[in-house]
Amino acid sequence: MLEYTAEMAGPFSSVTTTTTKKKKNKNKRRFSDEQIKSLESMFESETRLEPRKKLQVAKELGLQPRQVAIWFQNKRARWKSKQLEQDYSILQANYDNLAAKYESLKKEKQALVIQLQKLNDLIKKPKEEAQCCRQVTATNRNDGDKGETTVKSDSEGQLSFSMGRSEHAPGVLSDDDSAIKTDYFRPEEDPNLMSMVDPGDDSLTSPEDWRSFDSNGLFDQSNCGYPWWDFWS
DNA sequence: GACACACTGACCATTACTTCA
DNA sequence: CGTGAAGTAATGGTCAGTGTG
Repeated sequence: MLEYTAEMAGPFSSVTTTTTKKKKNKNKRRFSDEQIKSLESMFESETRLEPRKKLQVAKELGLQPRQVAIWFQNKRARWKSKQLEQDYSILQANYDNLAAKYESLKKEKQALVIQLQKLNDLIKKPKEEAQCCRQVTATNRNDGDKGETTVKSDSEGQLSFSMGRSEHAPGVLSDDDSAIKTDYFRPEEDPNLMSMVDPGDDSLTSPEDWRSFDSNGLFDQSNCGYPWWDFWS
């Protein structure tokens, strides 16, 4: 590296030569390590120099005050872009974190929907059995009406449900009864129930889950001034 | 006090040059 | 040795703040 001497840092007329309309600084030299070190340490304490201090620094380092001012200008610009890069990587990390969380919740939701569907299928079974075995169940019409839901296992190990309901006539499951039952457990036809598993709905997870998610204040609206979701719009 | 003008300093985008792989 | 990329000193344009007539 070329050493930058005090002579090199002389007046601008000696550093630049006006050949064309646009000035070309033919003898541009980098500042010495010593000068850079000194300027860096000053920049750490204050990113802006007062005019008086600038003159003093220029004198100490053998530079033109204009050169010191320009160095601070460029330094501020470099510092700003570096800061921007850092902010970007923080945002990127937070986004990746959020995306992973979203994927995991999506899977969890899918599993729950499948589970719900299976339960729904199980609920439908007793209805079919009730239709083909009406006569048999008629003999037991007074059994099991305790206002409770019971689960029974048949000889083949299949589960079957029955719901005792005190507000209805006791006894066998009528067509109406079973219709009511399946209505209770038919999420695809129940907007309220379906809203719980709607892909666009986050209500499946507790708000605490989201609150506990540490975004390092990324989406703190008091900082941004606009909702975080606008970030992607 | 209101206005126009000149001066100054800061910021920004860009250029010109140096250094290095 | 030539070359492209990265780093950086410097330039030029613009704008805001301030002083002055």
